[in-house]
Amino acid sequence: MSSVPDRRRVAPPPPLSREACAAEVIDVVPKVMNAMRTSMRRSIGDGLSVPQFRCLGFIDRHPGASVSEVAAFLGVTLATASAMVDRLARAAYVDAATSEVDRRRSALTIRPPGRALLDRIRDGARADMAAALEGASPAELSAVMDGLATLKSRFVHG
Amino acid sequence: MSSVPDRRRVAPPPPLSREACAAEVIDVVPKVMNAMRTSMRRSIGDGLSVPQFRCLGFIDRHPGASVSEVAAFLGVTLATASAMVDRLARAAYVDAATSEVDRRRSALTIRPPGRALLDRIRDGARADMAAALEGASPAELSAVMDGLATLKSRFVHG
DNA sequence: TATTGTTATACTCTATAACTATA
DNA sequence: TATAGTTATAGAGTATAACAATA
Repeated sequence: MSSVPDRRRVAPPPPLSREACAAEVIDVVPKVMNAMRTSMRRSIGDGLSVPQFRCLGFIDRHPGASVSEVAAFLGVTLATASAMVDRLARAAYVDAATSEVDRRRSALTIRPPGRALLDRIRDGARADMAAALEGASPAELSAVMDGLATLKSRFVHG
Repeated sequence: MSSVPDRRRVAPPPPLSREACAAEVIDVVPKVMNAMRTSMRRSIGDGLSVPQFRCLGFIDRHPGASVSEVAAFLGVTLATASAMVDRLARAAYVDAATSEVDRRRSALTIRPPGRALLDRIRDGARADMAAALEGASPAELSAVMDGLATLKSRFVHG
């Protein structure tokens, strides 16, 4: 080993490896998740858990969805999604009808109390998250949006 | 042409409100969290849950920490942290001694099997997250780092 | 009295495995 | 046989409330 790189002249290009980026994701994401969970839990009375919130939102955006589709969206097993849908149904937030065309499938739809709660929680959580971003510069907001867009492209579907 | 803005020439400045940014956080963060959880769960055999991983990492970085400090770091109640520490102690990953100077407090330290597991999970999770970033451009990696830095400054401590 | 921590209780989330009903 | 979903079981995460030990 004879060739020592000259560190005085060539500034080492920031490596910014995928590993470093991954470590940052692992560090920061759970903390933001905590803030979201707390917000949704205390939002005006009972609230929803984060998975319930996502589940209800999906059914709202996809009326007639099946339990399998919910499970795929949430990234959980069919059994987990089934239990979650059952809770939401028993709470009268969701209607779980049997599909006409395929009697094995459920046709899930949101019910008025579900939509009302969803709106309430969504607004509350958004407001809380927005409050956490109070005073952020436009550049910082852009940075967050750009970073999230990349993460989304990497972690959604694939 | 005095009062109608010319939309062909002037691109409307992107509003990029805090609310829009908050909505994106709410949309994307749980999905990334799912990927992390799955990774840590299947990482070589048993694995750790995300909270356990964070708990163990904190104790590793703060030898002698108390249960209260763990709870504050995790953002959970004292009861929750107590149960988690108890599980890690029973699994021989953590030593929970009584503080000499204040016998109410615990002095938590990581044990060799805990550190070994921590390293294994950390490397596995990092590798999985890094794999998800496979093919990302330097600009994309920068965007993720910048976005996370802003989120961190907003959601950690405050 | 105030602080640190544990225990009791009750949820939800989550997985795997075994099962039913429908196609 | 294959697919959609449920049920059974088990363990972790989480909170609140009540309690014990120490300062």
